[in-house]
Amino acid sequence: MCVFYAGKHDRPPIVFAIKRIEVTEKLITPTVVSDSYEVSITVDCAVFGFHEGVLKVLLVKRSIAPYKDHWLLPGGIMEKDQTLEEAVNQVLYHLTGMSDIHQEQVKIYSKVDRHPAKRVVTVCFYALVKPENHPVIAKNHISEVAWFPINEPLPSLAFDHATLFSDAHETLKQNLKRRLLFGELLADAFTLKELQDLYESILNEQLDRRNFRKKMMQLDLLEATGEKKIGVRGGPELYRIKKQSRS
Amino acid sequence: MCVFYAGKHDRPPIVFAIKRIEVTEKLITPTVVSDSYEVSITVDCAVFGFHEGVLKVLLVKRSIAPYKDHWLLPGGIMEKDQTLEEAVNQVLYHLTGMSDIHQEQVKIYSKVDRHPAKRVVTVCFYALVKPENHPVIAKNHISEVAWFPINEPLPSLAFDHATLFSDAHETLKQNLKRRLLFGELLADAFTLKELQDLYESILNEQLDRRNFRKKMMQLDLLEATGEKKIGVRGGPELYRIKKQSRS
DNA sequence: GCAAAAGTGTTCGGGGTACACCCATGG
DNA sequence: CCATGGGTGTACCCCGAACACTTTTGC
Repeated sequence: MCVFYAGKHDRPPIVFAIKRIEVTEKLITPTVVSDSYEVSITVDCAVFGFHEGVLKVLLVKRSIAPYKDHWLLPGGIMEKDQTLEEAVNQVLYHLTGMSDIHQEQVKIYSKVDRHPAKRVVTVCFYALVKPENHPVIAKNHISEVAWFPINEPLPSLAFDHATLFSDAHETLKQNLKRRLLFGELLADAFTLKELQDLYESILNEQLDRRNFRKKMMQLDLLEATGEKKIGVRGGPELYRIKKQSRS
Repeated sequence: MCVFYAGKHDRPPIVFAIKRIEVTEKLITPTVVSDSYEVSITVDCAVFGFHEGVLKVLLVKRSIAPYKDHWLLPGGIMEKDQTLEEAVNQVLYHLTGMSDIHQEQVKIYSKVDRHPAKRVVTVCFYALVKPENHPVIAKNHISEVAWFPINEPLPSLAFDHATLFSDAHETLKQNLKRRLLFGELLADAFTLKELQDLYESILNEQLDRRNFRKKMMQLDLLEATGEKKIGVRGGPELYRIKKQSRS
């Protein structure tokens, strides 16, 4: 039997009946004692970029065992005095030379045998980079860096990174449908066509041009720059994201 | 300058131009070395229960400093050879005596100064328990356990648990709207009214009875048991969740 | 028998989808 | 001048919201 506490919290809760079950020493309370178990935490990041109308993901190739010469998502270890977000920023900075990149948590992976050598818990993020930022190659343990179109088969990825990538892409799709605008993948000024191509790449489906324009306009997050994109037929208007709408 | 890789992956990626930026030793590649930084990971869990038509959350009161006599979400430390989900299961088992409780990841919190004594990274979950399961009190570092209605002000919570709770509730709401059925908070057989009360508690808004019934029926996840709930006027039909629909 | 709750159908509006023509620009 | 792409409006359909009366049962 137990008594439920139904009143306001300024009255003390009603006494709670006790049903006896063995309780181990270390559980229930998040009291942290000095000898508590510790693990390394890594961050892995699916970096999406948009180039030539195609959504791509940035992969790196390992030059050491295990999984030598396998592709995988770039990642790094969370350091002392650093949050996970700061760790991701550091990884992104060293890959792209850019800071202030939009990033989102995807999920955390804690299977005991994820890494063959040592227990590692990994937090997956995704990040969106603008195409004008040029990625650089990293020097240690990485032999290559390349962009891969996501709507074509990717190479097989090391560890469980295929799952991580798939989850990251799914999270990106869901966030896009919940009406987050993703100007972060485009230059500051862009045409509606470019934005639509981006949406189609992320969602991997075709959208109607007029309906897309209508929807974007009634979201009221874009404003015309007054300039037109030159060098392209039809003379499309360039838009930018309204300042107060930036995420 | 960089070359984008546009082809199929059975051809090797095009050579990647290098832009030189200083790269620290430990980043980019998730290679784990033996001296890499390690940290304790805790799981905290917002345990939701549904009782007398009201959605409640299970809180525990700390009996030790810091935050002595403050309420907080139950939690525990992830142990060696244990996943985060197993750690949550262990916490839930010791709180409620039940296993196989539905749980979902909410978010991970890694601010460096979250815990005043020691760096701790925490993963927040939520769990849904059936009302017929009786929670028990835990013995060490906990003086009380009680259910609190979530649509009334909660006591102030220790650490950053107010944020954790708020995020967990928001995630639960979102998951409910994405059409997950939450029979886990109800007995095996329940009336539509009870299910609607549950929805209203979670979403904290009133729903139209007829529209709710219509929506549930066309989701085609429920089946009538053929029995009626006795002791209540109107003689409502009892429903159960179809077997193949269980999450 | 009467109060309380269960059960049932229709209407309306908004948003999403499908669809065709004219206009502007580059080559 | 012509080919390519940009820009616009309308009809239909589905889903969700609003809404009232009859039937069943407990007391």
